This record gives sequence, C-alpha cells and structure tokens, in this order.
Amino acid sequence: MSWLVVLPLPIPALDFSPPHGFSGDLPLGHRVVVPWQGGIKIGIVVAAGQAHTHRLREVIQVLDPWVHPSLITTLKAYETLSGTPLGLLYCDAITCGWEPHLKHLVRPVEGTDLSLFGLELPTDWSTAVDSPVALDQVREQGLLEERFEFPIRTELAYRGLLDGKDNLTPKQKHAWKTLLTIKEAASLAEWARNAEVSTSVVSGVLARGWAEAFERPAGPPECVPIMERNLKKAEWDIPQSGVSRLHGGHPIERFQHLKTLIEQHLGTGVMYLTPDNYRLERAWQALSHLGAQCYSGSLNPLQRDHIWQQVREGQCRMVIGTYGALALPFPDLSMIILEEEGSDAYKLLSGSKMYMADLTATLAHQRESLLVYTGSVPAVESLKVPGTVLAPPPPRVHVVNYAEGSSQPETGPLSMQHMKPALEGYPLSQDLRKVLTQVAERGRQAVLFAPRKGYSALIRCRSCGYIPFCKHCDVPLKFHQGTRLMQCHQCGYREGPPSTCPKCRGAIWQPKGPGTEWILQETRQLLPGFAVYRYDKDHQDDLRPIYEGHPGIVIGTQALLQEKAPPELALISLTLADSWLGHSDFRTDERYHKLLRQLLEWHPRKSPLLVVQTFQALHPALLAVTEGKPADHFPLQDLGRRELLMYPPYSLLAQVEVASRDKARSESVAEDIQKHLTARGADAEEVLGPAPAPIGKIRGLFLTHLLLRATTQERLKTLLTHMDEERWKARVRIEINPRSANF
DNA sequence: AGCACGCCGACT
DNA sequence: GTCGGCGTGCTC
Repeated sequence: MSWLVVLPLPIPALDFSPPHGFSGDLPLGHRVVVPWQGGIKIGIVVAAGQAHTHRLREVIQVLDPWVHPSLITTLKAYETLSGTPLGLLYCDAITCGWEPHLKHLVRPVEGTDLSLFGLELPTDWSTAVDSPVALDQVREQGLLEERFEFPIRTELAYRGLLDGKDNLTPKQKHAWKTLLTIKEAASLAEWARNAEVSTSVVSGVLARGWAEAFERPAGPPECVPIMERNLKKAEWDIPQSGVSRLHGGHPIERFQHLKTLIEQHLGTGVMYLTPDNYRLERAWQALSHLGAQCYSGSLNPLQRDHIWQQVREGQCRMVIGTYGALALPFPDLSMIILEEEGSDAYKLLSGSKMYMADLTATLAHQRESLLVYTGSVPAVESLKVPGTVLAPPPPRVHVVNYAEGSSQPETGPLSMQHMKPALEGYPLSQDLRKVLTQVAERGRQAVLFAPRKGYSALIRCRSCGYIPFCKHCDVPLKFHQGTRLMQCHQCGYREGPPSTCPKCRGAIWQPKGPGTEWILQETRQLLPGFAVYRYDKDHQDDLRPIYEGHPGIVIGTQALLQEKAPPELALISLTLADSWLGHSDFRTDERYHKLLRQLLEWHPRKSPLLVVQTFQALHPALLAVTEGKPADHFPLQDLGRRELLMYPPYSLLAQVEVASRDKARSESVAEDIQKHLTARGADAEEVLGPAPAPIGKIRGLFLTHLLLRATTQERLKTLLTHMDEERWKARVRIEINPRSANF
C-alpha cells in the first residue's frame, strides 16, 4: 500500500511507498521527508494511496505529526470542488514547518562501495555533504541509509566583551555599556533600539571587537507583556453548539461577552481568528490574560514552529491569530471565534484564492467545534445563523454632501469657478478644513483616508479629453508627484507625462481623482508648519511621533486601517467616500457599510469625529450609520436585494477567468465554455457572461469572466466537472466564492 | 514552483 | 547559422 503525500508545490498529491521496512499504521497528517527531483522535500501524508503498478519512490523518513486529520478532510473537500492542486491549498493553509532545519546523516549500506558513484562516504553515519544528485542515485539503488535529526535550534545573538581592539567613540561606548547591561541582544536592531542609537553605531562596536555574535538556543517567541484588563462579565444567551454570532456594540463590550464564553472552553481548545494585525492586537490586549498565545505572519519561522509544537502537545490551549492559525494542530478544539467573518482579508491573494472564512466554517463543522462570528457588522451571509446584536454607541458622523445641486467636479482646483458652494476647496471641503484647523490648534491627531496612492487617478488633456493609458493594462496611468512620473497601479509600468497631448497637441494636463499626494499637498497648504505624514504602499513616513501621541495628521490609503489607531485621534475623514462605491460588484454596499462601522470603532477608547465627504449623502449604508441603526440593519436590507438577484447566501458562486494574449481568443474561449455548459443543461441563471473582467487587460493578458451560480454545492460541482471535459485553448482559472463579481 | 523540451523570430 | 523568447508538460 502506498501513501499519498502532499508537497508544498502547485501539484496534486503524489504516491510514495512507505520507508523500507516500515511497519505500522498510516501516519496521517505526519510530516515526511521524500526524494524530489534529485534532492529532498518535506511533505505531509494525507491518505493511503491506490497501489499503483507505477514504480514509486520511497519516503525516506517519517518525521512528526503536523496537522489534525480534520484539516486534511477540509482541504480535500475544497480541492474536490475547485480543482485547485492540493499542494497549493496546503501551501497556503499551512504557514509553518515546510522547511525545518534538519540534520541529514548518511552512510552506505554495509559492505557497499559508493566510489563508483563518485561518492566518498565514511562507513559510519556522517553529515551529508553537498552532492544531492549523486546521493539520489545511490538512494534509488537502495545503497544508502539515511537519517534526519532535528538539531537543537539556535539563533544568532550579540553580547558585549570586556575588552576590544580599537577605541570607541562616546556613542559607541554608550552602546557597548548598554549591551553589557542588557547582556544579550537578539539582533543589531534590537541592540540599537535599546541603546537609542542607530545600527551603524552598534555595528561599529562590533567591528572594533567590543562585542561578538554568538549562537544561542532559540527560546520561545518574545511575548508581548500581558495587559490585564478587568473585563466585566456580561450576561447573554451563551450558545452551546453549532454556529452563532455576536456583533455591534463597542469592541470592549463584545470582548466582555466573549470572555464569559471563552472561559468555559479554555480547557478544551480555543482558537480566535482576526482578519488583520490591528484587530489581532486589540483581541490580544483584551484576552491574552486568559493564557493565550499569539500566532501571525509577523512571527518568524522559529517562533511559529514553537507555537505549533506547543499547541500540538496540548501545552497551549488558546491561540489568537490571523488566518494561518487555522491549521494549528489542536488535539482538542471546542470553540473557534472568527472576527469579522465577512472580511475580504480572509480571501487569500496567492494561488489557491481560498476564502479562509469558508474554510473555518468547514473545519468547525468537521471538528464539531462551536463557531462564533463576531465583529462590528455581521456578514450578509451569516444573518441566517442565530445571534446577538448589541446596541451601537452613538455615532459621531458629519456628512459633507458634495452633490448639493451640483455635478461631480471635472478637475482639481483649476476649474473652481463653476463650483457649487459644497465643492469649494475640493478635495478638502470647507467643513473639513474647519475641523482640521481645530485639530491643529488643539494639538490633536487626525487621519484622512484617500482613495488611492499617488497624486491623481488620471490626467486628462484639457482641450480634447485624451487620457494616457498603460501599454500593458486597461487602466489609466496614475500621476505621481514625487517621481513626476505616470505609473500603472496594476503592473508597475512607468513613464514620464507627455509634454503635449499626442492627439491634439494640447499642452495642459488636468489631474482628476485625488490621491494621497494631492490630499497631502492641500493639507500642507491649509496648515503650514503642522506635522503631516503620508502612509501608503509606495511611501511610509515614520509614524512613531504619531503613535507616541504627538500632534499631526496622517494621510493614507486603506492600508493604514490595518494598523492601530493613533492614540490622540480626534478626527477621521473619508475624503471621497464614493470611491468605495465605484465598483459594480454585489458586495460593494456591504463593504462600504462595514468600512464606516470599522472606522467608528477603530480607536479602542476614544470616539473621534468621522467626516464623510460624498456625492451620495443618502446612500442607505451611510444613513444606517448616521441614524444610529443597529449593526445588522443594513445587512438585512442588503439581504433582500441578494435574494432578488440570487446572490449569496441564496447561491454559491464560482468565477471562471479566461486569459489570453489574444483578445479575440480570450473572448471566444469564454463563449465556448458558456456554450459547452449550456449544452450540458446549464440554464441562463447558472452561467452568467461572458463579459470582460473589471480590468479587461492586465500585463498584456486579456481577461474574460464567466460567473457560475448554483443553488447547491453538488450542482456547482457538476458544472465545474463539465468544464474539465474539454481542453480549452487559453488559460482558464476557477475561483470558488469570489469576493467580487461584476454581473 | 522549477526544469526540461520544443518551436518560431531577430540577431552577432 | 545560433540565441532566446515563452508555451507545454512532468515531477511519484
């Protein structure tokens, strides 16, 4: 009997035979070392294989149990539905343990001479030296014995020495003394931080021989000090089993409720998942005193490994973490709490495109764990489960109605003469200017959210309206003031703005659609001398003064929302809320509503004023918030629309993406798929499209979309199976439960 | 993913 | 004539 082994590669699971002389049960969920393309690789045993006639290679060694069998079942179900190679799913779901630092020991089988193969090995165990291909040859001949060991883990650290070779400068001397006081530093950066000098100073000390690097056994991860917060116990109808939800109110209130629940499950395993780091930190501060560990992408591999083992051994019974924590091998897991279950952050951007919230639900079901959704707003999809919605705190929102009898401004300040009063000062309204000035006068902090990085969404020729587009993608180039270049936010292509319009020779370019740079410029003009920072993907100012509580204004994109709120935050503004409504996909409104609620509870204690500048002041999502409606009011409204349109939760979706360098081919293959499915009995409600993707061309690839919609999982599976019946003449990818779909 | 093989266009 | 683009296929 062979074993099915998953490798961290975008391929299906493959068969291997058990190691020579192996007797025992199938090591389901164990890590194994297997030969792979001349070298070796770590894999996970996921099933018994079908005994092929195919000549298989042997697993070299079984290492240790790594995942719980329920995870294997869960991922298998996802593979069956989506057709994604299992390796890709494992690679994305299991964020630790694929590259253990193993000591590789080898020796020839007794009485064999390996010099024929160009290998000179001692007869007794020795560390394998670098000739993986030659090793693999003798391995395949069965002439090699091998063993892998986990060495004692070490990490590099620095310590001070009592004398060195060269003299030190005063600063270096200070750094040296600091190091002697703290005894050891885990990195140069940590040492420098402690001494409050730059890293060049500490490396100077190192170079002059007053300190040395040394290996030390790797300890557990540094633990953030636990902040004991006295959470009151809240009374509520505690769910006993199945799925339930708890939303709304103030975050602290929700934690109070959850604490009561968590305490009942502490002995039997609790997992608390958050969509991002700021919410991780918030949950950590509220709940870590219950004895939780933290697990997230920001830990280093050693730290992750440490938590993984602790959880496996049952020494750690509660973990607060981001999506990667889902695969942790809890021997018992009686409850999973999923914060902000409808967050797009759970959609993996990498190959598998898994929606981790779906995976969480499947896993909870598999393990019969209690599943609790929590957060500011329930997802429209989770309204069907029983739950509690806490009363919202009074909202502090001011809406600037740009639409007051006017049309959207065509350009920046240049054409202000035609503007209605509301638009005066665009992109910073008079109202916003007023409160910003107050913030500065009172020495407080503010955050302005701009819809995009760069200066403007596009530039346009004033006389003929020509807009420069990217060569490779179907998007306008965004203008960046810092570099004075036009840049594509899809593929990164850059070029200088043309001096005259290539169409009409006009020489005046008008920016449209303010970005961080534009807002920054306006803010600096409004408040000369006041600290103004920029934070987006291109450019991150050092925000330390802000986090230390110094006055200032931060201009950023939504990326900023994944960080914690500035401590003295008095004002938040969406400078152009409409940009969150610009997409034509069915979750847009829900997303906007969630953003507003999230902004209102961003700061854990204060409630800063939220200024929303918009052309759609009567948008129902905005009204639900300003009128103080409960958190589920808008989602319930949206649910009705979803039913009419037969969107989730009333159906399951799969998006089919056809990509080709040739536009006509991309379209025709999509049509072929549509016809094929129709011929197989799919109706017009089940196959939507084809239509060009929201961005019809990316990096020279033309993208065409189809949307498959089914009422049951079985039906969706059937439709997807029909797609495998033919070989399409273009790249076809399927995404289960896409988070955006434009039909 | 990597790495092979294999087929067409533009160059020393 | 070769170099090198990337499309396709395989890994057990």
